[in-house]
Amino acid sequence: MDALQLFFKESHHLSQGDLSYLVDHFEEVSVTKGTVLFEQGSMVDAVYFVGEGVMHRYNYVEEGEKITLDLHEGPCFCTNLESFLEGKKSQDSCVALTDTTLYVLQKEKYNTLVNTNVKWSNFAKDIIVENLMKMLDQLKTISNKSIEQRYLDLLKNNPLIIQNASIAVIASYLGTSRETLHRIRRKNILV
Amino acid sequence: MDALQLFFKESHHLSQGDLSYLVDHFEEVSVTKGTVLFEQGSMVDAVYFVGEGVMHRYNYVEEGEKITLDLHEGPCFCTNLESFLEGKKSQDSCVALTDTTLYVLQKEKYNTLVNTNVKWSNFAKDIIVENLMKMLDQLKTISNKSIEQRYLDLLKNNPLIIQNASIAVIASYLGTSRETLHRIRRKNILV
DNA sequence: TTGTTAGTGTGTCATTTGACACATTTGTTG
DNA sequence: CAACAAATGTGTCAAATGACACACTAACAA
Repeated sequence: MDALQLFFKESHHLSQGDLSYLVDHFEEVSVTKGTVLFEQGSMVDAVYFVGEGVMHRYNYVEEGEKITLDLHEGPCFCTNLESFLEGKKSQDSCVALTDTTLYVLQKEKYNTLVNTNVKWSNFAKDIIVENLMKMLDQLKTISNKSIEQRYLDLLKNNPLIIQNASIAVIASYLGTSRETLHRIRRKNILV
Repeated sequence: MDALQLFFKESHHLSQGDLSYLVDHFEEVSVTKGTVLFEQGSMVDAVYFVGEGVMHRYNYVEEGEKITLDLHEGPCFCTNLESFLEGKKSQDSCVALTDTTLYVLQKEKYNTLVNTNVKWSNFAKDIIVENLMKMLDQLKTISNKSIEQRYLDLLKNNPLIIQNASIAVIASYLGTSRETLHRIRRKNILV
């Protein structure tokens, strides 16, 4: 539970008692590369905290064609909020691109947590707002930055993603073709 | 306060008493086209509910160049959450593209509202989550759909935006140039 | 080891796009 | 109304991109 405790300790101000209480609601699970966390069309009844590793969120549009929606590099939360919070079927799938340790918060445990005490309800709200801010940032990045700049940012900030996701997946994540991403890489090897 | 009451009535289950109590925290303001709601670099200390009209969120990058971040067509909420919730300086500006009626919730009123009662705290959370879902959807749309398809969607679903935003603004919103959007329009006039 | 497969590197070419220049239209103001 | 400014329509052209084809490499299984 170290990675999880560390994350909460650094990002939120919790007493040791609160921290232990919170972490007790999570279950530690080791998964291997290729493990499916959830699948398009089914319910997502847990929130996953990714310790050190990369998760791949994608969406099938037509036969065979996958579109990458997101690449999560731990430490971070990963779930489908639409499904988890609102009980809808997930519109995308999530697969581990690396062996990694997950800390899983099942929906029942989440509910008892947020319903017993206003403190935890507000805590959940904070986590959700953090998520929202991250998404805002992502939206802004997509509008403002070129694909090349975004690739260079990944290279600098997300080594695990660069190492573990294929060029095709990264290209799809950046919204371009495999070939164009390759051109960008070739050009920047010299730099 | 009709538009505001109607919105809450249709989207949330509130008693008439709760509804009145909630709406009492808002202040009705009529603004004309061109009115600035908030500006890049300053604090946003209110949440705006847009009755019937269009708001333009944009960002200056370099001299003169504006990038459109969002176009809000009422009825909807409009604010900079990063600034409003976390007290940071706004990184973008917001201007009315139409004469319209706004329902303004000042931050002090918001705070008293969410602090007095868990009910309103959870209500605020719901509104924020709704916002988050909208953003998720936007992210997904940008990844999955072509600029042409997104323009046609606007044409179908957001007549006020089409009528009141210039081609340049809409092009910027869609992430393309004025000329390319023009080509798309020319092509689709025949359809 | 060999064979198979997935991933990656590379060239070609048609298409799309952005940038620029300028004409036309619309709207506003005196 | 006239004059001006702003927004929109249009053509040209260089650059970027996606699609396709195929070679090369690495990883893995038989």
